[in-house]
Amino acid sequence: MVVTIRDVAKAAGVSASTVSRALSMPDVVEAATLERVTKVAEHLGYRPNRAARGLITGRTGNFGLILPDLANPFFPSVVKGIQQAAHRADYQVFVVDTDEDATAELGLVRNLAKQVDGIVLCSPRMKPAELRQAASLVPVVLVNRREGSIPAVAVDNAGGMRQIVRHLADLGHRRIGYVAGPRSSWSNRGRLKALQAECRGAGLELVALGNFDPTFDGGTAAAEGVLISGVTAVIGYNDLVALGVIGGLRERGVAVPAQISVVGIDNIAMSSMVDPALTTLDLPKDVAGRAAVELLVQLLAAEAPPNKPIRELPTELVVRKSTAPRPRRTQPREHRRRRSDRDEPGPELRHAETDHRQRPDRLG
Amino acid sequence: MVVTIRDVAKAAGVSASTVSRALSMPDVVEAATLERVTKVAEHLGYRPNRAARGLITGRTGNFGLILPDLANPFFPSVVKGIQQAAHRADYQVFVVDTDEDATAELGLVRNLAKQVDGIVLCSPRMKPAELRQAASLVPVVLVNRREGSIPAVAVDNAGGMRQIVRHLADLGHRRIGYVAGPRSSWSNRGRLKALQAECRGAGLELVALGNFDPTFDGGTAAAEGVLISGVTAVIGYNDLVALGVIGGLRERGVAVPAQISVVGIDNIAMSSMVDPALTTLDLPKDVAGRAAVELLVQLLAAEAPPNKPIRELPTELVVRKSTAPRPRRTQPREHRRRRSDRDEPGPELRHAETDHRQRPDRLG
DNA sequence: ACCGAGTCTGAAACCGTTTGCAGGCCATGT
DNA sequence: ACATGGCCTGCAAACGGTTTCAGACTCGGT
Repeated sequence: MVVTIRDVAKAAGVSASTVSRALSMPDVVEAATLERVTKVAEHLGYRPNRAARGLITGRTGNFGLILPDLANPFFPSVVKGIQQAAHRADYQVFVVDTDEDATAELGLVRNLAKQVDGIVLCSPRMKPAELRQAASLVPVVLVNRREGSIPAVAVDNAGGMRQIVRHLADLGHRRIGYVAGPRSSWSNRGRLKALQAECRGAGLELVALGNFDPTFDGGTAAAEGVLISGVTAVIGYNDLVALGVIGGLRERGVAVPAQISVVGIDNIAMSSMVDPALTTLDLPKDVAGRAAVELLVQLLAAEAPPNKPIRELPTELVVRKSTAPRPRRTQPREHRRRRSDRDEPGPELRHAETDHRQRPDRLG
Repeated sequence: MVVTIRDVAKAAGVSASTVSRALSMPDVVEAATLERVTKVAEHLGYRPNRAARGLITGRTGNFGLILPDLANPFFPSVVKGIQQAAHRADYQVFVVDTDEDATAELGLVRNLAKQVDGIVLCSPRMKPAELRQAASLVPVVLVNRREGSIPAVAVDNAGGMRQIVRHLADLGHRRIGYVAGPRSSWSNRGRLKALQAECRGAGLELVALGNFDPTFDGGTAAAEGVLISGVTAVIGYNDLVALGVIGGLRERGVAVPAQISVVGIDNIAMSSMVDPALTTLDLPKDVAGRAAVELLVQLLAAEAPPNKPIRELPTELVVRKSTAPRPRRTQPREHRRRRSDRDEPGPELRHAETDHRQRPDRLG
């Protein structure tokens, strides 16, 4: 039925060991034998059984990829990057979508651990202790997250937030909002912190709104709060919520960017397709994916772990149509900035009480 | 290091075979032994090595999933459906994104064949002969495609197209366009054919435009042709091109749906987020994914293949804001229907020459 | 002619699991 | 008391590769 190494051996008149060597250590067999064996193997269409090989070598040739939600348009790009690099290194990749269920993720890691040589873990919500436990089970590379010395590829949040704040400051905005994502999300915390720092540095006032689901509907739900807060520009936790904010503002008759500027983070494909096209921070999604598996293969190849198992990727602001100079004319009455705000001391942070929780809404 | 069946056996004071039987054929071992073994196995955290098991049973416990482009928002939903059903049946799934390279797909099937028990194949472009060859290598279920007696789950194109043209006919449209997708796409051919039939039946005139890439940019590129063709409603090959058409029309100052109605196919998440929200044909994407793996496990369980290995899924038109009654007022001069057209006999088909080919544009 | 080193190859053990077969044990029927 | 048969269980052989080890052979140096 299926052709095994022994079939090839028989057909080539050699032993199975020789076939094995010919295929995986070509320089150790005689040239003539090598030629004959490879030819026969080719002709018979022989493909080594990876499971059998894995049994003895202890390597499966598989990677695992765990991510919270494939329907979030951020992820397909990183999956593609991962696949690309994995196939180049002759690995197959198991992908498992956890449906945002962070509590199940450790179990999934455990399940996968035996079947893979390493795992790329995108888990914004898993607890640090679980992360460490996962990493002790099997080689792990974190994406968009850092935890101790676990290898990771993350994005330069500070740099990205700086670009956004500079852009908005250049447009004359003095008081800006941040529609926060899930409280438990590592990226959300990082972005908020970086924004606070940058705004302080640039003399801008930051209003944090939320937390909201990292979805379009989350953004829609945030629109009211954005209006109330009296900001002239708002940053979404990601593109989806930024787009949701735009949608919510539109429903309320507020023009973007004429009255309020909106900027996103991620640069998902959709952002360039909508009207107005979204100004957003481009994260190198596919590069992150590639970098993650490259780290993983390095880890597996080296006996000692690389000295710097953390890669930080640069971001780039792409300016489109959803940001504009701060409106000079007075805004509609009910949205006008209140005088009392103006009198509060210096650049500072306020936190709106809105904590609009809603059940995660699958996007599709 | 890692706990094997022998470790469990030793700890439980039985042989490896007994452990194996206790775990996979519980009714054949004595109750007391069963209890002891399972307890020990649990305590030691034993997990059978699936590769080793697969070596002897011939089953890997893995499925493969081959699809053309994860960045196409149609696919993540079917992937999620597939995963759900696969995990329920205790399968892991390898997913491989072919980057729209139909020529490489057969090779990928060959690669995967040994490592999986079956493959879910989403390949709109693969040639029928290759499809058959793939199916001869390994159990295969086709998604959104049919070929001979290869098991498949597809969508009821005819029914779907009927719903769309009924909707448009009800709105008073008499002459509608279809922005065709890739010529080599099976779905595209099916949709075109179904549309032709339905239009003939309903006394509508159909203008086929294209072919275009199945992307937003493809749709944008089609907008000019849509205008020239003088239709009052247009159907996109999928949501992405429909949205692109809307974008292209907007650039040209044409209002949707006031001047031209647009309908998509797929009902991707984005369609409900844009303005105007897209009227579109909902395809049960996750259901299709689930159905595909259910078919696959049936196929593997049964010694004889099921008598009806083809499932056809119903669609549902979701009416949003991109369709409206045919405008009563005369359209701008250059877009007005020409008199000569009107005199041609009966409902009929015309094919615009536009064949705007462009390199596939990754969406992310 | 002999020895040693070096090169290539084959036999066999091994990876972790399942499974056919046979044997031990007990209860039952004669 | 002995044969019969049904439960359980263990031994050992697979599954398809890789790798250790030792042997065969070649070749150059003495």
